[in-house]
Amino acid sequence: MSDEPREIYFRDSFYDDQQCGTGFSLFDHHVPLTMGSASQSVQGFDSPYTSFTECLNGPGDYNALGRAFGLSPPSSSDMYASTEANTKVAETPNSSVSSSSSEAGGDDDCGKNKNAKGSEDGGESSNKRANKPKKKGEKKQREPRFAFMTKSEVDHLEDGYRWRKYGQKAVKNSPYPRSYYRCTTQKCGVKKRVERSFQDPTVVITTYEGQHNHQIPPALRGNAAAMFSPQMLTQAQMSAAAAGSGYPHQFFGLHGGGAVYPQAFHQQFHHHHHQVPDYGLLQDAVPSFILGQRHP
DNA sequence: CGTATTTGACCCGCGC
DNA sequence: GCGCGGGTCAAATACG
Repeated sequence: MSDEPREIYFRDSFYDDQQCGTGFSLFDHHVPLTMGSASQSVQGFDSPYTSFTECLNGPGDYNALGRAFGLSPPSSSDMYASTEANTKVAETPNSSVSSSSSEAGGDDDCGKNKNAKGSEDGGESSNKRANKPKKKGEKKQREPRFAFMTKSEVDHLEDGYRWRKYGQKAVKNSPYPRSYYRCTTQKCGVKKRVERSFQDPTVVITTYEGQHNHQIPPALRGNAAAMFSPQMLTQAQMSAAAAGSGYPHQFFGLHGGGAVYPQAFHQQFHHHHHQVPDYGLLQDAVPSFILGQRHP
């Protein structure tokens, strides 16, 4: 099971002023190791992500994140952070998770409302979701997103939460499909996308959208791989978390430009290669994302 | 039998 | 205006 370490690349995100995600161009510098080329990152990934900071601290805190993440000098690191701290969208503010995440993720992505229920009646054979209760002018804002890459053989990483797959789509320029998951907890609209890098099949890219407004299901707590709290997300803690959880993962955060991956992480990481359930520290705050183990 | 996954259709925004 | 790419729904199916 844990013979082969997984590497996790961490990626920050930003808001895309566009809507459905198309504004790449931001990351050319990310992913150093396997992903390699800029062009690839541009196409392979999905869209810009909102700043993780947003997730953590609310709007306007990009710097904080940057501070938390990127201030370390690039070492050979495995973790890179890329922060484009720039775009903070103008109109969006949205609820930024921190405060009103009451419905985190309740909305859809590209402004597509889920009117879909139309088909229920069954009367219409032609129009399934024809009617669109869409509000004019109101653009749906997407939840803050946070993505990271993990070197793993399994696509869906165990993160302590329960997810239900609701879709799968082929990714352009990639032979691997992208899977869409939604948190099964009622009221929690957190979504997550999982796809494999077409450049390096061993790398899985997971993108979380929104924040959980509930705790990790007790039943799964024990299994949760590593839990990171947004509020605690600092390189140190991440390291601790990763190491502490005993999961052979490596994070690669992409942030403004610096690698922020302490060597310590490396060492600890390799050390606890096996099982060291000691993540209690982070357990409380559970968060919005976690990484999991390879296979139960 | 209840729940989760699969899968094709549909919707939406954007670029051309 | 049309086509493309991405995201979501829901009926059908698989699985426990």
